Amino acid sequence: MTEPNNLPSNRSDHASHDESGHEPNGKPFDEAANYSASRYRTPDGAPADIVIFTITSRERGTAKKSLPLRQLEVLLIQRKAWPFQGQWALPGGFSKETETLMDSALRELREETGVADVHIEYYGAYSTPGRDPRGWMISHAFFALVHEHALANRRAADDAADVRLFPIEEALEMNLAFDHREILADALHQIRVKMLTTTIAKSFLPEEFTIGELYQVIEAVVPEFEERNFIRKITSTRSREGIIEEVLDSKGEPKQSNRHSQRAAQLYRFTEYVPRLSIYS
Amino acid sequence: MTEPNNLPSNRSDHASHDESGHEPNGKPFDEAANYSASRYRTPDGAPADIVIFTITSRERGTAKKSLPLRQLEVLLIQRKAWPFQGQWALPGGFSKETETLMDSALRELREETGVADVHIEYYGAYSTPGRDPRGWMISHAFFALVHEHALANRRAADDAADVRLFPIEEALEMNLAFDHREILADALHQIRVKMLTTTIAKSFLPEEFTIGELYQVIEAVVPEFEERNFIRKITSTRSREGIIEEVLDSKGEPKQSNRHSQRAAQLYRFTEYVPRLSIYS
DNA sequence: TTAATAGTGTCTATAAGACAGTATAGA
DNA sequence: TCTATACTGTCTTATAGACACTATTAA
Repeated sequence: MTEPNNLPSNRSDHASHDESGHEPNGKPFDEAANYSASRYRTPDGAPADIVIFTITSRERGTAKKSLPLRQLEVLLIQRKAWPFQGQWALPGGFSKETETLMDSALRELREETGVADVHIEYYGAYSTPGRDPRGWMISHAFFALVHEHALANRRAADDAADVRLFPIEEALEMNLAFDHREILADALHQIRVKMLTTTIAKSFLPEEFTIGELYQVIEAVVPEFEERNFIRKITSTRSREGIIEEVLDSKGEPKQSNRHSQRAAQLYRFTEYVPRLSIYS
Repeated sequence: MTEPNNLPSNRSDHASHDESGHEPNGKPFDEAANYSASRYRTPDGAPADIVIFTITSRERGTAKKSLPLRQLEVLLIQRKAWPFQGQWALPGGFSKETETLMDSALRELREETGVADVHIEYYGAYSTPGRDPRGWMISHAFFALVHEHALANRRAADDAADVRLFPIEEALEMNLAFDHREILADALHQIRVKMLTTTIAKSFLPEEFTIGELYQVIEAVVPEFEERNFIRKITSTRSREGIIEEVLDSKGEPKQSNRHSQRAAQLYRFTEYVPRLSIYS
């Protein structure tokens, strides 16, 4: 809550967005011509940074079929230019006057991964003075959830040294450019909360998935998650009824998969329903 | 997801925050001197707008003691100057280079209400091109939760016509300046979700409160809230244990209040504990 | 004595939590 | 036949949800 206020170039406290009732000299502006934003110091850009999460699967080399190891990873790029040249950073880019921040985030995501139709969400602004050596930059943070295979194509096409996936714990220990470590930590906190309170798990799963796969995805994002009777809770408690539903085949029979096990498992899909949570009920 | 890209003044797709791996001519910038943000169009300001919520209490004029009527209200200011002169708007102001967005929101809140120590939270950025006639303005939205008495002092001191509280439904039907109607609607959605999933109710309550008061505050924000056995759920279920606790007097006896009723009610206070919610457990 | 709020008793249905047991089928 | 996953049975305790009932006390 510090409030340094000693630079000559700053806009006064009162000549603001809301001049009404505060204009010190009592002289209202009557028309657009009288308004000049350029009298004041203005930002030097509006960057959008994206934390692109994915969950990678690695088959365990056991004799029998088994569940893959799943790991939460984040896409980082290695900077070629000043500032922070050579350091790893979140992908990002400057927003344009003619687009919304979401537009610019989507553009950046497409450039970085080639995908467009993914879960992407705005979650914060970073404005600490001096955070960017290039000037006054308020950065807008997004996170995106992308399927592993969507990134696999792209990684092969890129210069390998410049764009890479890192396990989340590893990324958090790196010396990232700007305040990207903080932005990344906040993104992780966001998806951990949302993984448990919304149905974003579907962004990491195929359309049709088994209960075991769903459980693994939750675990990959929230390591402390443990629910012994998971299958029963998610499939047969009234309060959660309708979050997921059984998939049936063309004959109306329950559709199953044995991709991870000898015994075939029922396939499910998410519905549109998202339950409302409350600490009071 | 439109992406207009035909203005000459725009920064190119690739000369970005993350130039690495994308610089078309392959020529890296080596030092700060080579970098010039002013080559590109930059924002004309970074305003912060604050949705200041309060809950007003009005005594019902019954013969016996009774619960007050509580209503969720929002503070609006009437603009004196272009643009949107004379229209009602959210209080707000331009952020300075030397402060964070939170600093500028707190400064604005203090100017508007005289209070500083309140719950205030960032919840979004508004960037639709053309949303502000003064130029390229990405607005940062905060909401604040303030006690009624904190605003009462201030309202008396202000020019009465310029600053006022409006019931939330009424405010949503007004022709507000800029895109403030959308910003307000989003704020309302935010506090409705947070009222049920966090302990922000405490921002509208005295330190020590009765179950009836808590219930009323929740109702004022979330009209559809109904919980017949509320007292039992909040005081004697294991999973919610520790959200609130009984207040004891100096002798260690339960402390009670009869401010709203003949029969005295037990006083409670919030603890630090906030339960973690999950759709899967 | 009554109105208005605060709280308890009690019943049924549902859910949580623990953990042992059965089911399946490819290697 | 073994192994890894996918379930189901069963028991105890906790919670949800409904609703009738008692408690308190200033007006």
